[in-house]
Amino acid sequence: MDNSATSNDPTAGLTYDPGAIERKWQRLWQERGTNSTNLQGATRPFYALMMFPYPSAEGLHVGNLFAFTGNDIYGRFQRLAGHNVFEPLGYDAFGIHSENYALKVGKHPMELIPRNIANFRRQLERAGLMVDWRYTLATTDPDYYKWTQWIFLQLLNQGLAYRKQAAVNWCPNCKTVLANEQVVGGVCERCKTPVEQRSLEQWFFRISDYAPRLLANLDRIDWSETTKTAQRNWIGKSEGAELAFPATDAGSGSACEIRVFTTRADTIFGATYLVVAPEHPLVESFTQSAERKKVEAYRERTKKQDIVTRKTSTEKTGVFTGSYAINPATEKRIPIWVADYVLMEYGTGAIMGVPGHDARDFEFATEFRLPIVRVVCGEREDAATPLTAAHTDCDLGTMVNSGPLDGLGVDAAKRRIVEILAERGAAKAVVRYRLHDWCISRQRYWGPPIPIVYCDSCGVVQVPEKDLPVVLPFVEDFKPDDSGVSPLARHEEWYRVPCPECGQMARRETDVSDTFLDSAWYFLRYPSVGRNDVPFDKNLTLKWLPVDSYIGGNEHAVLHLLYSRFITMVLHDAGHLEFEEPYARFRAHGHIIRDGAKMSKTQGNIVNPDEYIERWGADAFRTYLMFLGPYEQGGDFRDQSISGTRRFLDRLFASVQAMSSEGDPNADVMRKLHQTIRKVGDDIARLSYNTAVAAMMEYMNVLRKGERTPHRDEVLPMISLVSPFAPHLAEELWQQTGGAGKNGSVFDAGWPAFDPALAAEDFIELVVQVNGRVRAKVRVPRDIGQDAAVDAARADPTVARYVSGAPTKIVFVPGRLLNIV
RNA sequence: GCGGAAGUGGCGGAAUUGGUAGACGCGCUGGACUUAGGAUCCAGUGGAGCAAUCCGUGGGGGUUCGAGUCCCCCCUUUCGCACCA
Repeated sequence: MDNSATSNDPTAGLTYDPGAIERKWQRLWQERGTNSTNLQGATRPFYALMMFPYPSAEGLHVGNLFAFTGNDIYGRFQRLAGHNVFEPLGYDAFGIHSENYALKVGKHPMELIPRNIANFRRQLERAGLMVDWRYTLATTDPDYYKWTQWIFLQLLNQGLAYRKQAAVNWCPNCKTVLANEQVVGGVCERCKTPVEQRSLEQWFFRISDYAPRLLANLDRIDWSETTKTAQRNWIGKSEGAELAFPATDAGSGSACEIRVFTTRADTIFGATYLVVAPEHPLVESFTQSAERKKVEAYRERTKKQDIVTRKTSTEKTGVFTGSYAINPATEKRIPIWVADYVLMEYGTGAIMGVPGHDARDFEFATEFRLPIVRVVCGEREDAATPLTAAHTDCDLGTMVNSGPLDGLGVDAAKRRIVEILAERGAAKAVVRYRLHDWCISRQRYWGPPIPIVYCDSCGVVQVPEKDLPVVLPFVEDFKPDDSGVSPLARHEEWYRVPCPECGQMARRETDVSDTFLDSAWYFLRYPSVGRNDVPFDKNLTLKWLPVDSYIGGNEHAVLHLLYSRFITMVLHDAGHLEFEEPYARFRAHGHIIRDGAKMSKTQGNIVNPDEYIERWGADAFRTYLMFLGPYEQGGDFRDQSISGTRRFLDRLFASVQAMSSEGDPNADVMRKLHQTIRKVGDDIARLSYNTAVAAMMEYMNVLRKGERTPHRDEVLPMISLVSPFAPHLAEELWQQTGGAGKNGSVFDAGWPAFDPALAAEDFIELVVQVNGRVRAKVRVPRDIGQDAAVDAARADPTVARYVSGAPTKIVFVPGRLLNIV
């Protein structure tokens, strides 16, 4: 027990006891159902969603609380503005985090997860969130993942799920396949082990089919620009052309062609060689027998080379196949090389080498002494200007050494060459996307089993909807091994089942699905939690979705947000949803650092919300989190600074205790009050919480100025203004002051009315500049005209000193500023 | 390398459209109350100067009556992506 509270605690002697008030209101909210939303009866529904947390064993992180508080403030504000706000919260409890942690501590995830969830729930309730806990969910609940499996079947039925033997990323430490997204810089995102390649049979979703729509829709949704940019880059549209280079098969001698993809078709006259990826299926056909050994050795080497070296090394390696192709533009013979700087996964797995105008090709050509030709000139260059590096800038480029293209600009040349070659069937304009299909198979235990059965007679058979969920069995040995299959594959008693179609003994799919599939549809589930006959109720979905406001971390800017958009589109196309974009508005919150450094366990600077709430109260802590920096940028958490927000709440508390209803409110104070009502509302609406708090503090300073007793009318609206930030204290003060009867909540009382007439200033401080420098401020009527303003300014002694004779120019900004030149 | 964001007092940060730079808070200084205060309250607080005034938003140019804000060049930090043709 910490007994320093009486002697050392700087909060000792402050005027209100947050512990008692917060416990009281958390109890009353529960008893009165204050935070319960009437989903059926709502007339002005507003869905305020935050990304659900992964319930870690360490408990709630202050970063979670920062994020959730921001959403809560927005939700509470919308409620005060008259909406029926639904603010649900659940848990993203499946996945590799939980499983790895369970392995580490030697406990079973089925035992750990409920415990972690209970701890999260306790912490979240202490934070005073307006969450309707009747509609919580956990992705690990069979009632939930039943429908995750159902979604898999929807994709399968629409031909959007398929199996493919594919080279996948394999983490030798986690002993599992990783999605491309989980490979960061060639190493496993989680354990930093270099990733290897393995070939396994996997389930994929055809998200790449949706690339054009996923991209196009971004233009019409209200999301943070940064997030949209990240998605655009990830989808990676590039418009270019596919060009065919005639060649000869080295073995049979028959004619064939190599197709390359390029975004710079204009530079084809500068293509002095071709390169194909080592994995390219045509490599063998082009390799002359004299070169066969060398080429094979090179292919073997790159296959073995781990992905890190291959992706990070900029050194150019490669071998000549001994064969030549014909450049369709120059009709010259150019050599065909094999090199690992060309990737099989992108484009056609083959490129034309244009060393004059591509940095990588320049390096390669320099290394292997291949000819370098200039075909584009900048402003002060001509066809003969030597190239010391690749000239890649094409903005002001003019074509040279390019036959029919000479003199054209780069863009015109791109179109023209495709037209010319297309006549011979050697070119077509194409659009490529970087986005590749989504591999959802995981050779792991802690996830929803993929609802598929493999039957010797019937093949791949889906588990009928009536048999869902395929329940994840409790198994003791859930540790993955390097067999390339899930731990479930060790449990014959589970995977041996009769085929749903023919009844013969068959085998279940033993892989589970990706956690991102769990989180790709959870927002659809919340309003329908408790319904076991449908994934989501038609009418409730119509009423509540799409999500009105979604808030979350930008680390999910690409994957989660893209996957949930995709799943929503698929369900829309299948007729299950009316809309195709899940989140009408999305804003990314920032992240919190501490004392200028990243919070981490090893540094021991992690903020445990429990301790801070204990010491300062949830209200002061919430307010501080929102005050420490711009919500969308995050900020720096400093222990010392919390006292400021606590003092602010104490002063409000004290003012309410001291206020009087005698006499009239002060007009200046009331003017400031109405300005504050407007500013706080505007600021909350644009998530500028730090300035909203600052505005309230400023008002409190005005209110308390001088030795006067504040008037009731000056104080009461502050209770509502502060309520989204400090909900417990607001309720307490609301009750104390008799707001809306005995059982009313401040959150049902509406946002204080803003009166523009009361907020308007009659007089303003006009800034007077002379030659652009501020020389004086004069107090003048708000709507003063230019001539009167000049007179007033010249009456000022300082201004008079600087202005001699007639001004050459007067700049007058009404209501703000006067500049005499 | 490419793409995004950002550089403002001792510190966290304000300045919504080119119009008083430093709101608000922390810290610090002085004072009041006090047996005491790391509580509370009051006052002050960008730098230089007795002052008038001058200098100040990473650095250097520019546009403008006026630039933290717009344009050009450079430096630094940070976060994504990374041989994507």
